[in-house]
Amino acid sequence: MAKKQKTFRPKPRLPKGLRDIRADEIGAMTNMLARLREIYELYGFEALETPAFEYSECLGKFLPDQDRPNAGVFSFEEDEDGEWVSLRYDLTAPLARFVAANYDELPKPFRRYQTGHVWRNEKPGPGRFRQFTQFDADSVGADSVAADAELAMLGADSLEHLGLKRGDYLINMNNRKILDGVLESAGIDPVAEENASQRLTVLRAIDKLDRLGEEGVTYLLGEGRKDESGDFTKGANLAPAQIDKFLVYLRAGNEARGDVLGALEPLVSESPSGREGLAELREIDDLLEAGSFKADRVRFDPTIVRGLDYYTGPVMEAELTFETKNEEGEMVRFGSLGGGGRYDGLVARFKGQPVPATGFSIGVSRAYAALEALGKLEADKRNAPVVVLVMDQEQKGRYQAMVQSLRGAGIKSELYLGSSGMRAQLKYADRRAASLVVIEGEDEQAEGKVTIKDLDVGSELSKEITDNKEWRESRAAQKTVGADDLISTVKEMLAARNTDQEQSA
RNA sequence: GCCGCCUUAGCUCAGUUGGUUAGAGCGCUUGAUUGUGGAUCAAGAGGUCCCCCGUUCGAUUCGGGGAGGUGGUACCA
Repeated sequence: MAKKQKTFRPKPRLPKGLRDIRADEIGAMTNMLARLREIYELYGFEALETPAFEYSECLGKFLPDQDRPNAGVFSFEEDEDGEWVSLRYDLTAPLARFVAANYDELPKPFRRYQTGHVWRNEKPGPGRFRQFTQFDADSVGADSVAADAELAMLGADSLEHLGLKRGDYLINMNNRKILDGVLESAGIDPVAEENASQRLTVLRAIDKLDRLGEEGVTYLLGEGRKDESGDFTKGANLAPAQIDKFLVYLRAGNEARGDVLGALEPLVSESPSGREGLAELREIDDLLEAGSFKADRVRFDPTIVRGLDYYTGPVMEAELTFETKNEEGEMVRFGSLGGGGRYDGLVARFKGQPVPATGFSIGVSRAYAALEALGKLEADKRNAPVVVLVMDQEQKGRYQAMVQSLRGAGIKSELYLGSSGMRAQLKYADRRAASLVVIEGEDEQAEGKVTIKDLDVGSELSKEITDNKEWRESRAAQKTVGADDLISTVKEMLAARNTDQEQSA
């Protein structure tokens, strides 16, 4: 008995956390990137591109675990020389390398923007992928916090230029030095190696106020906390008096910037670094006021904690202020749309001398998801193609010539390239979301005419018709004109569609 | 990473108390309605019931392991 031959058929699947992106999203994404580019250039940043991967050692000491280059980042060893290279996990590390390599010839401060894919080898989640797009602006070589203030303004302007309304988003700022200050005044050394882990635990607890509330944070500052899944998170084991200090800090609020500064002052003023951080935020506040960026756009929020090994001064995070629901009606949290801060130590890795730098990054993929949820990404039908039907397969040349003349007139158009009948061709055009269909069958040809049908209008009309005969005979939403008028009629009908589109938009 | 839940047709999901031909709705393909995408009617295609190992005469169903997804948590440059 013959055995069934087993042919290996790979499943057409993607590695987890990766996805294909289709035309509508590419279109929307292209628009978003163009808008961001406008703002970044308006602010005077210059463009830069760097490669997708670099030597692992250049990307850095900020790998989570230096012994295993594959943790967190995608890395591979080059055959010929055994050197490790890694896909970039952000655009800042490559910038630091670029600046260090070209330091002497760059204008300082060096202000550049950059966009591209970055990759992270970690657990994907909803709206969180292993390949995604960032859009960054950074000032390298500027030690004044004016650079940080500028990035906050750029962040706010960028989000609005993408279509978010004022009030839909906030840029929340804090300062690493203030966090150090409050640690110090609670009796925790902000620098000493031996309590590094306790320090991290405390700061991470502060970061979680928005999710866990004061109660959860209190547990995390004390003995620890057990979550709903039964998992236990170790706490910082602080004394009650210390915990109280942090609770007061958390209540410093985030409404008016001046009030926040006022509330923080008594908490951190005993600490030199706290005083410094406060002074920096005060200066940033002045600059924001001077630029008319009020607290409805940029706030101070003492609970913002970011990149603890990384950021050295002001830090900021862009967040959405509203909640949305997914298809199943569940509440969705979008996390932050972007963030940044001052990283005075990054370039120093290469140079040995400190080079102050600060940056801001927008997570474009996540911003896209947010705009989509907000319904700000209605499909743009103005770009839909005209499809020329092939009514007689023997005369393809005639139809090709029509397509050619449409294209010559700058009209996006295509010849139906399949071999099916008219019905299937219209179905194809429908699914392509075509705008118009050009029909030249026997009848038209005999009279030297062409028929042009508007698919959107047709589908509107079909809703009111239940009788097939009527539907077919009404020849809904189409015009028959002299063949010479093809181009002008198509242009007219497209123009009519476009004004409809604009009115409804 | 840790804890829970899920995985059957392209999609959403039934179902098999372990038994021979595994179903529905929608979608898809083709056809009918003399050259019109909707509606209707007819026919058809499409499944290693996530994968591997085990128990069993027999596993899509039971057990173990794994993968993927999902929710929470941790981490997040």
